[in-house]
Amino acid sequence: MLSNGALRENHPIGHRGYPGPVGPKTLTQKGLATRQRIVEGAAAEIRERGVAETTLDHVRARTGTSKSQLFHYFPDGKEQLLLEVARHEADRVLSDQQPQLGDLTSWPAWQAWRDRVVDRYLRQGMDCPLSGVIAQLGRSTPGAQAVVSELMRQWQGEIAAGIRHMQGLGEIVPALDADRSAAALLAGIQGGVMVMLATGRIGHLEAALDVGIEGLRRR
Amino acid sequence: MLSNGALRENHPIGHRGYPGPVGPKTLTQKGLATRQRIVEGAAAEIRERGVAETTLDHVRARTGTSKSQLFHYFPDGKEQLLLEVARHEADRVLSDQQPQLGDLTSWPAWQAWRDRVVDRYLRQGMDCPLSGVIAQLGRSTPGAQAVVSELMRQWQGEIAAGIRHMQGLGEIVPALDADRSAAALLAGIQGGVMVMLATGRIGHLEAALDVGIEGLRRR
DNA sequence: CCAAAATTGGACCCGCAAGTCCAGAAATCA
DNA sequence: TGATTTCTGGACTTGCGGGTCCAATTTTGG
Repeated sequence: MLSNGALRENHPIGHRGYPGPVGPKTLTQKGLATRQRIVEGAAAEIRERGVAETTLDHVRARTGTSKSQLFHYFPDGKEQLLLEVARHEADRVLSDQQPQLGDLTSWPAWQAWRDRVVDRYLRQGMDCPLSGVIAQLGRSTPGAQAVVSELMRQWQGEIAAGIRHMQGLGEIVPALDADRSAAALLAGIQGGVMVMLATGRIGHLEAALDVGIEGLRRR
Repeated sequence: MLSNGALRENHPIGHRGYPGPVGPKTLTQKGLATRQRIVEGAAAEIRERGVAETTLDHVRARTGTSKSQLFHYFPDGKEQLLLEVARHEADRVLSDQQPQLGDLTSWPAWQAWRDRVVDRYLRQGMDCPLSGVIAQLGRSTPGAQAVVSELMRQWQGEIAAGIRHMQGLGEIVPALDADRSAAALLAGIQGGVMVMLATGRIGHLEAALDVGIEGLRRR
């Protein structure tokens, strides 16, 4: 996903076309690696101890860097770093569901995806780095909002594509509104995860997925 | 809900049987009022400017109190106050849905409840004091977890009761698992709210409610 | 190999917000 | 009323964490 062969290209650093102020104009090989290390280290640190408890000093210690490097690569400071971490984690959310999410072409495939999602969040346990980070820098921040909106858009799009495919196979009635059903299912997943984070129980996530998929199946 | 007639009873202050360290053993009339004022002021302040940006000094200013009073009523400091605010907000979540939530006895009633929920969160806008507070003091905190668990339990219970009532009327097939369906619907609502908080769009909440209720209705 | 630019280290600053303290005012109760 | 407890005000301390600075060092490109 990363590893863009040619180095020292004069490209702004924010990947995937996100705009925004992002520091030095060019980066050497070493600089790029350091920057990457900082983002991943920060993400890991946040996953372990939570956003609120993670300080720049923790990140510095874990990544073996210094304050000046942090601000060299992220001139806007903590906020910018957190935003970068949010993007990093948002990428993970979707890629962790592949290839199942991109292949909703039969009922067993849907089940496999459902299991994958449940497993992912079971494994992740009681911490959601993304939601934590987003909450921290405020939902109203345009950057944070953009990251979440884009994630939701893609996620919902993949589910809707799966629904349409099943409609093509005649397994789901054509009258059903794929986008609306996908939105509802996605909401169920989000809520299931949220309840799990807050209470430690995964039952709601399973219920949301199972009931949601059953709802599609019925015709 | 409050206003417990007899004053100066030797009861611990935490209402509704929540345990935990809660400060002075007894409170006079005035003290009780001040304490109440602090919690409500803190809740309001948090609703307006967010948890992360709310300091004890803001609370102090808004409630016309002093630092010493804050620590007099909440010896464990900010954490204790936040927990109290969380309880306060959790109460509001359910009471704001009444009487509709407690009267899911016909399809129009379900629709009225659905509208009430959508309206409540539209009105509330892009801030969720409860989720903010919970995120702040960490989901793992036993106190926070207890508050959310209890809220979810009650909420789901009311929905499930509504489903059972409709089953009694023959409007929903008896085979349907009321608790599981209620869990799924609740998850959808939670996720819909979450998406709204993050993206500003209410479509997911509406979709979750509508699709969820339609799923009950079909038989 | 040299100049320029990128990278690194870490000491330092500063403001803020949580929490402490104690003395004085007000309420309670005998 | 007077003794006792609760309540209130606000000045003070303290630690922490984000952010700045600059000089040293490495890397890059010619």
